[in-house]
Amino acid sequence: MTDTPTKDRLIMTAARLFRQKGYHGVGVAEILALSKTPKGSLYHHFPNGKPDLAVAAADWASAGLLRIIDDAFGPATDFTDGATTLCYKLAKFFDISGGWDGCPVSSILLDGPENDLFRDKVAACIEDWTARVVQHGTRLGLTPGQAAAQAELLMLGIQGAWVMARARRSSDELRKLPARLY
Amino acid sequence: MTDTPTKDRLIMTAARLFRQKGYHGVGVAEILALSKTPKGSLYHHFPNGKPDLAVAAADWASAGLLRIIDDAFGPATDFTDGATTLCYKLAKFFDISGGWDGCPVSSILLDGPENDLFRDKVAACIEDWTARVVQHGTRLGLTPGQAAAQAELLMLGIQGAWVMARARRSSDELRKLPARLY
DNA sequence: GCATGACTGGACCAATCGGTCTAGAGCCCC
DNA sequence: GGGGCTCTAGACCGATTGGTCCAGTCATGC
Repeated sequence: MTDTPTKDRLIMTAARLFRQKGYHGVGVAEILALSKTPKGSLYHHFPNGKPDLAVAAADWASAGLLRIIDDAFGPATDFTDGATTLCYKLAKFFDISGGWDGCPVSSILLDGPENDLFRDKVAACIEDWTARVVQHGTRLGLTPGQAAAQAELLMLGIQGAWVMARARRSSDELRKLPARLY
Repeated sequence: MTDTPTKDRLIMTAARLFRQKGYHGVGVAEILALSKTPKGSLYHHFPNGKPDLAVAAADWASAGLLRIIDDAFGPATDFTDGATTLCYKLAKFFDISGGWDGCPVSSILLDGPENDLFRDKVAACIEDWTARVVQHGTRLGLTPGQAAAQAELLMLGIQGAWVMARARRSSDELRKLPARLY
């Protein structure tokens, strides 16, 4: 991480901290200290400061989640198989990030300022994920209607299970999701 | 509200604001201004200040949710009927609180300080709700095993739908939940 | 070698944060 | 009517907040 470009280092550190404590729970100073970055660099790369950085962090995290979706559904034999793998991968992701951190996007953006930019972005990210799952669904033989319904249910279930996992501090909530849904 | 006792006024105002912007997103000054309460009163009723008030607000909100659960399942003819009514009631609750605010407990406590008291309390509240739903389930003819599974699924679904409702800024996410689950 | 850009380093700022403290208002009981 | 309590009212505090600003560093082009 020490040789990571400054901008990326800021984004990754910010994403981690925001997921742990929410947008308002993290001070700029803390991000700077943890990423060993001086203040000047932050406001060079993100002229609008904290909000800019938060959006960038959410974007980066959202892209990561899209990759996880692809990894889970890529080798899947049917939709349920892919969905199950996805839940297990997310459970592992939850564990390695400390067994507490929230869903990147909802943690960063739902807790953010009362700003339309933030609120629109949450919706956009969720739409991206859903669309990707729909895509995999149709590829795996579902009709467009079935795929849409299944994708909605899965995204909803994951968000719910993620909240439960935080509350109970156990990634098993995510692992148990497929059994509950299917 | 003007004739409400000071302590209750503080709790209700705090609950509303915390649901909107999360624990760290709300300053003590804002709660005081909106509830027209001087600082001294806050630290008289809640010697530990903001954290104390947040826990009291979460408790109060949690009790309110228990009442909503009872209202929904009380006159229900079977479990699915009760669950559907509950979702509709929550959708209305979501709308009248401005179409943005989160689930009281997860908004207040999941975003709170990295404090075991806060984290344990989220879990306790969710356990309370689940237990109450289980109780209604068995009363409506489900076996204990069925009731537990159905209650878990319903709580998970509600949390998920609530996140989706915030992201899409539409209470319909909550209303559509029963159709998705059953 | 020198000029020009991107980037770093950190001093500095006003505003806000949560919290403390004390003076006194209002009420009840003796 | 006075002693003692709960509660209100708000001035005040040090710490931290996000943000600005500029001098200095460095690599790259000429």
